[in-house]
Amino acid sequence: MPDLSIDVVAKAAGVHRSTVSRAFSRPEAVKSETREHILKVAEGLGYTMSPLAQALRRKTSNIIPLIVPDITNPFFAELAKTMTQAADERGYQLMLCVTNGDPAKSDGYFTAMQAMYAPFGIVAPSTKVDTEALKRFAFGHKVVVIDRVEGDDSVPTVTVDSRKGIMLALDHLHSLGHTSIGYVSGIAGTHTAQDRMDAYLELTAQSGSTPVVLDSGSDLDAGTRGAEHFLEMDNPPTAIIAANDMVAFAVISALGRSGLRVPEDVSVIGFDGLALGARFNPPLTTVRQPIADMGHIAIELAEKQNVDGSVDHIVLEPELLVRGSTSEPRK
Amino acid sequence: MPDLSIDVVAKAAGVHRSTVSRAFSRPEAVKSETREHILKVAEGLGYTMSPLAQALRRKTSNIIPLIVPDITNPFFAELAKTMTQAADERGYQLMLCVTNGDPAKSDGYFTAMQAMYAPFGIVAPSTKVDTEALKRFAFGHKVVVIDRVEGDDSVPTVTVDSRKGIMLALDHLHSLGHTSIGYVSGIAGTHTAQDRMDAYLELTAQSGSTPVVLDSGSDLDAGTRGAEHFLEMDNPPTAIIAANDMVAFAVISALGRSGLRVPEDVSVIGFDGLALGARFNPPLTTVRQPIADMGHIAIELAEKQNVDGSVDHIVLEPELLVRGSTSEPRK
DNA sequence: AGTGTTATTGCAACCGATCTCAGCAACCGA
DNA sequence: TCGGTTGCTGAGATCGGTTGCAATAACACT
Repeated sequence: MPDLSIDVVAKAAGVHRSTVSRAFSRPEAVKSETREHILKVAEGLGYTMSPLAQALRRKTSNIIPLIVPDITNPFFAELAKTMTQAADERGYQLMLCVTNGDPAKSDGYFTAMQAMYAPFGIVAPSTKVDTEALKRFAFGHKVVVIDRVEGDDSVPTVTVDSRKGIMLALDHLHSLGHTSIGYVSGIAGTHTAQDRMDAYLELTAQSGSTPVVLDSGSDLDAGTRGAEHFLEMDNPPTAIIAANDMVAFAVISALGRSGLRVPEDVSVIGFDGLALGARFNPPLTTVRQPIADMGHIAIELAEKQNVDGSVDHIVLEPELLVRGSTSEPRK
Repeated sequence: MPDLSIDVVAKAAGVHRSTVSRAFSRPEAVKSETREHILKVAEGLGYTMSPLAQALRRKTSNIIPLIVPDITNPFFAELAKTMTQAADERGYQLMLCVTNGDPAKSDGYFTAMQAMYAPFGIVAPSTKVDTEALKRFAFGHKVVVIDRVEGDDSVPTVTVDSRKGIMLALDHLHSLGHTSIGYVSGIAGTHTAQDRMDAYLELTAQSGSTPVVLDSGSDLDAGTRGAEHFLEMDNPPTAIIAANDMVAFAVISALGRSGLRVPEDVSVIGFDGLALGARFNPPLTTVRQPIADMGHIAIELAEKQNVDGSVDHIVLEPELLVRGSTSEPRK
């Protein structure tokens, strides 16, 4: 197929390059008949504009990076899924960047995206975000973070209300009759993870019970260790809150290997609301984060910041999702 | 920060644009002292070349698309993960494209990637690949498919030996003492899915038993339906082979909801070897696909085709991963 | 010394768009 | 009828590189 450039379309339509350009990217600046003619000709030739050339000249592209630590983690996968959709609803191309938790790689992606003239980026961190580091990059001021950040209001964020979520979990368990409720912390070392734990500690204390933190690690084995710890206790809690669904899976799996059944022997509740949870054994009761909303909102925030410079911090409401991993305490 | 272009570096180093260009992209064409000097100056300025401008002129970029139907499916997530790594080991930028099974979107990605001058692409399909459709695109001849294709040897492929995998599963189950073994088919409508089923049918018949296909759908609910079907049987099999891990999860979950336990009441074996399986309840016995290898090989095949035009079809060996979801048949 | 390589570097066109500026025609009011 | 707008289109520079070709210098050989 012959190389299709704006010039061949221009020639075919009998107008100048610049008119073709305008016909596409600034329709109101071209007489409507001319424009329609051009569009028809272009259509006939099967022409589309080169995003590269466009980006080069305009110094802004339509590709936006989503930086996640681990796509293998279903939370990020679901986030990526909804964000892809949200992005191309608005004409963006989402570029998924997986750091594997390596900050150096993260930096690399940033510079790459800068070079690609990405208009902004979305970061789902695995650690507490260093806003200073963010700002070393040209579009540091054009990043929205899917987590809370500390001491710096200049970067937009989206989160769910951790405290509210933990409260939902606690209330659910209480209403089932549980009074001793343990906690296993999450995978990521984010503010969000911290907040959930803090909320657990605080709310438990408030209700007059003693908090039982079974594990406070932030790696993939937190669940397994939490379960081990649980098994060693003389007087273990009757229910466990896991800081996120993946950890809940691990907890249930480890418990299961030791012959304990959920929810008959222990109740376990997660936090995330992964679709996967519905197909777990047993189906996981959990606190749902509105992941789809987070994706859309992240993009909206970025766009909003781009136009009026406003920096928002959106906190979404979690929701209880009762499935099969919680029940009344044994006996 | 001042706009960094090749010209400012050139000026700073006291040489011509073209020399700077060569210093970076064709080092042997520049006297080594000159080159070192230029590199030093560039370094000092914090200069990096614009991939956009490069791609535009060279008509080839370093971004390569990986097209998957659903990133939420851990198989594709793991594939994406290893491919990201494989890609940037070789200096490529992986661009993850999620189609949600929509062929139109898939087409869109192709044209976009073409416009970005991607040197080749990788497709992990969710249906039998239509090689004709692939070829409508400029780099249709530069695509490697992670599945078998039919009647067209002109596109490189990577797969694992389905028959061998099913054999592994069957042998494992036989050696445990199972004689009646059911099958629930997979999520995707790929050749691979078909091959697994065919292998099951054939090998079961060969061993003198009657195949029991519990469900042959290719959607997410195959597992659930398979389990229902199982529960309705008068004389159900003592073990179930699931066409992939996700289905196995669903089967076990559905069985569990009806009070059946795995592996005590039924053995279930999956196919994929997802990391997630190790944290399932019970940990899933499965046939492992060497996903990491597949990623690397896919890229190698593409590169190889790019240089010498060769088209290979690699078939990898699966491997049995015995965990906790299989045991001797009850009684 | 004269001539034929070979190694380096500069020149300038080019990739495919965008965008400012200028030109031109039609239209308006006085 | 004439200066002033307004609407539309063409020219040409520009974005940040690459690359074929020409120019120059250095070196080898007869």
